[in-house]
Amino acid sequence: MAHGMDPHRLLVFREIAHAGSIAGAARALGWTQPAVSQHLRLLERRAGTALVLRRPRGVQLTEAGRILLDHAEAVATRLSAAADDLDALTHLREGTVRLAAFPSASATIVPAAMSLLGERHPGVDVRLREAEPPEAVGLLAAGEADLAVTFAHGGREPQEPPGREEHPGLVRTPVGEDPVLLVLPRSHPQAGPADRPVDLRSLAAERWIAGCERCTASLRQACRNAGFVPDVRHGTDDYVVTQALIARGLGIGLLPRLALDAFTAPGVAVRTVPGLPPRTLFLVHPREADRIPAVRAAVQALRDTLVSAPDAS
Amino acid sequence: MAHGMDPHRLLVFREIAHAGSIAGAARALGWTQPAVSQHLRLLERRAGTALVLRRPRGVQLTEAGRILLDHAEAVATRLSAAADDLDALTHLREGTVRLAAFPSASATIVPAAMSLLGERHPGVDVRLREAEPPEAVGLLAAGEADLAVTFAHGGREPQEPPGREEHPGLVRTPVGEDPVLLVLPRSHPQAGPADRPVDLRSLAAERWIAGCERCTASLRQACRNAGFVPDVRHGTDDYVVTQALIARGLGIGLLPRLALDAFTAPGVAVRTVPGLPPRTLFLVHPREADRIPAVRAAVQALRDTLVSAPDAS
DNA sequence: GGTGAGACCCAAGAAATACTTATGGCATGG
DNA sequence: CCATGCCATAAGTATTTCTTGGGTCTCACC
Repeated sequence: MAHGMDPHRLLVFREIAHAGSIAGAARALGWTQPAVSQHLRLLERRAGTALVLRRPRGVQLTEAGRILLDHAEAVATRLSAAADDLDALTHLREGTVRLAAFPSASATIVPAAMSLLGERHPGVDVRLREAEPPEAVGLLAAGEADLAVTFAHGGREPQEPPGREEHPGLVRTPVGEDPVLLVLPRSHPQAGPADRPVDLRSLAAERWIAGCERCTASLRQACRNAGFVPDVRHGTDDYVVTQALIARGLGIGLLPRLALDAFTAPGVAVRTVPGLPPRTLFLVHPREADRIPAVRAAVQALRDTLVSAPDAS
Repeated sequence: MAHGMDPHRLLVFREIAHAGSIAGAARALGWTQPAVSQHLRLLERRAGTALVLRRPRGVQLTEAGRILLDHAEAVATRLSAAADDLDALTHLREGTVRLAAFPSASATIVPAAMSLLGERHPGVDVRLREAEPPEAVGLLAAGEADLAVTFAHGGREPQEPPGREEHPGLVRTPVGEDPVLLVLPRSHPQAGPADRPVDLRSLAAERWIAGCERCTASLRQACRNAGFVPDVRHGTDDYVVTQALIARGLGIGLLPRLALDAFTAPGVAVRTVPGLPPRTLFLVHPREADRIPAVRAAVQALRDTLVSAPDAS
């Protein structure tokens, strides 16, 4: 009862109606005449009524045929529209990418990449949602984002046994490194010439301002390697807040270059620290998402932006 | 490009979207899982983009998938509507019959049959068009009528060689006979008792009023058989006009019983004439029109009306 | 932490459908 | 009156479609 109508036959019937004859429809389809004739016969048998009257010069639609043709046209229109829509998506005339990125990337490389993508494919729409890496991965897992820009400190997750992904089905590819820099008050005694590296061991007695959970872990690890335990006094994810505290002499801290590219407070000095491992930048997306043209294009734009950026390794 | 989208696959995709998984769609369709999987694979290959993301618990639609689902729903709705419409036509809840009939039938048996059909199938709509037999057949041949009620004088066409139909593709089935009666002025000397037949030979000296071309031919033939040539003074197709002339004594004439059933003028007398051949009533329709349920029902209603009518042979 | 269940894929064979070839009827038109 | 065009049927072939029988991966449950 419900959609027992064979849509393929319906389209063949439409050809018959357009051509005005069975033989004409066969020519239009590149088939032989009996092929079309059989389709019509089966369609009429299922319909329970004649759809056409066989006339000497071709066929003439019955009332049932006229009604069926109406539906056939609607179906053909929809199929055509579906093909057009898919074509627009695959050729990037349309498409939406829901992108999740952490704040310092959202303020630097992401806008640059979005701009690049917009030049290449004006129809593709990127919707950015700011999220720290764990939340971003959660959005991907929940299907609420298509692509995420994340980072991790150290070349590899320290606590994760390799082979066991935190979220299965997601692929994470490194796309660059973001050096971690020392941020001091401008008046700090160690704030010598800008191009002079600072030894971490000389900062064992400082008060520290820590960032997010994983950044703090990275800081503690670096200090352990340098032979001391940092005196962490304040904690904030926000690199503007961090620098405000530092500028007032309330401590010193480590910030990645992306954060400093986004914003550097006038009252702070930035120095390199030899041996301090950079954080790695990743693109994360569901395993099959690179089969989505818009996502693939967004990935490419992000990679191209990172390659041309000075901080890419 | 245009409707390269396989509608069958589109419906399978719709099942996947509804079930939320490929295996679920397979269960809903009564298929195995790989069957559905292959449909999806081919659909995605043609689309050029992923339509779903394979997740552990099933699949999730991509943007392209959501758009395609929208079209799939529209197609499914149309197919269902098409099936419903055809079902209504085959079960005579709907339908239209364009009926052509000559005037005296249109005034008698046709309204009765339409009434009967209306009782049996209230949804079926009959559109009557009054037409003399030759015109009615022309309407059928032109596809402007579905069914015609016609008549012919004599058991067979006198001038037609048998086997050569006047309009190929039309079938003509006799459904009854309509006696031809003598109509006289009430004051006419031959207007004796109503049940007394009148011999045609006694009317050789009368003035005659003839009807249509074929009716006139029939009159001349009958008179020839009776041994005289009628003195035809007036001619009209209209049985009301004919009777008005007769009532005023301007002549006498022959009229079929259906015409007199429709209307008998007060000033005329009606008598039987032995040996006068009746006219035959026919139903005519395109050869395959009996495969149209509404036409078949209309034919049946007309036959049933004629069987129950007193003048049916 | 194995282990079973559920969801997916691939490859190859079986079943069903779709199309072609071959032939004949019927109506039209030079 | 024969040639042409349109349609139907029947049987054979070919292609599509579905199943069978492998395998991987993740999750949930002992």
